[in-house]
Amino acid sequence: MPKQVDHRERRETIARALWRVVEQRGIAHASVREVAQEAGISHGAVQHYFATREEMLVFAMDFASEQTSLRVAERIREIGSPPHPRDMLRVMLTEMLPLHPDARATSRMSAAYVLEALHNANIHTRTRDGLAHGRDLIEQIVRQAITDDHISPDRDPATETNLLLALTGLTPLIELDVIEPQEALTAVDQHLDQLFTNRTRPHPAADA
Amino acid sequence: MPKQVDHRERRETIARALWRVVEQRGIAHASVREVAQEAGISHGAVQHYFATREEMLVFAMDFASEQTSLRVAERIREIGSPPHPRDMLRVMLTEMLPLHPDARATSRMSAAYVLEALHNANIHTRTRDGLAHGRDLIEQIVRQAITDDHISPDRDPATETNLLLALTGLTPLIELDVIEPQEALTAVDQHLDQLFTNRTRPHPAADA
DNA sequence: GATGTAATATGTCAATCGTATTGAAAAGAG
DNA sequence: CTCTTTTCAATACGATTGACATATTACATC
Repeated sequence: MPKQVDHRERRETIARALWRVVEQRGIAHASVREVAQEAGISHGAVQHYFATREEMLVFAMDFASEQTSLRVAERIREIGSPPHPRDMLRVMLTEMLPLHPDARATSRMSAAYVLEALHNANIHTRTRDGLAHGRDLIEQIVRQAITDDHISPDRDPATETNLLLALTGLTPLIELDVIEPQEALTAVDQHLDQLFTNRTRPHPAADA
Repeated sequence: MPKQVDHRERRETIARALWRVVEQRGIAHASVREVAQEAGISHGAVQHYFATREEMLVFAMDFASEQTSLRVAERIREIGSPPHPRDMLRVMLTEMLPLHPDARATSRMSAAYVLEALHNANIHTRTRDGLAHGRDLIEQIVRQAITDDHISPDRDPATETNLLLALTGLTPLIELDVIEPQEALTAVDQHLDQLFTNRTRPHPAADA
């Protein structure tokens, strides 16, 4: 057997190079050659690990989702146990918004991928399933929070879940410098305050 | 003088062809040649009206914003006078979301443009200014609604404006068939209900 | 109806793209 | 050492791109 290389590791290295190209120059510049140059290897080497450009993009996106989940899991772990549902949702949202370098890289990757999904059946299915899965996770948290009396039972879990995911709509405002990152956080907290305000207690109060 | 053509009209025809290409095949396929083919003219003709591809894209995007504003103005006019601020905001949001063909075309054009703005200083400035202007309009409505006692004075106008704009974050959920258009409308109405519920009257009540 | 110019079509060019092909290092197995 | 297979660099090829140049068509004006 010849020199053995960790394929997964190489693919992740290339994927991160692709992230950087997408973040700095846009997905239009994410060609096999330019990603290879960013990664410091020949484009023949990239082809060795990804048969086609689409396969490279798909891996880079899956890797981005995975890394985002890991960041969320890590930050929830930091909170300590048991995490309050409000804090879990806040972590999820702040990791999906481009509020720090890692999150911005995966956020831009995600945005480019959603656009791609609109015209590519394969990518559409993958993106849809991933998004639907993330949505289910959030709805589970919302439902449990209602059961645990953190959220008013008058709220519709499905609608509130959709509104929480809608907060990613702050992304363009942040990216285009229309609002400051701090304003985005304020908006997220304001929405969570509203959601976790029980109708029987109109004024924000401690939940725990 | 030879044959005279309405330049503005020709440019709008080309812009609409570009919208269709962007909607059906993505902005990556919005080349001068393909847009020309979609418009049923030669690529030389397109270059007669747009010196560069970027000029074509810029015009198509400005035209999309303009048409969206016109749709909003038309639908507000249909409501009758004076329009309730809640209705005005609802119209704005429903025309920004991809809930019908015209809105979907301009929405996809807008999404592609935002991505482009992240790596093109010229487009960044234009997009930022347009978005900031739209945001100002909404904040004006919110502030007036607070003055007119339609929205609780406890609400922060800037934050509430950001949250309203964030509702465009429903777009990916709609486009990727994660939620139905009806669910998006329900979410918008739910958010508006919350916003227009005066704290002194915890239960939803008629405002007019 | 001759003429000049706007409108439109067609052609060319260098650059870049994705992908296929080829071959040379490299290194464990015999 | 020799063989075999992985790694990866180099190159070729056909297609497409934006931009520019050229050619043709059509019409308003004199």
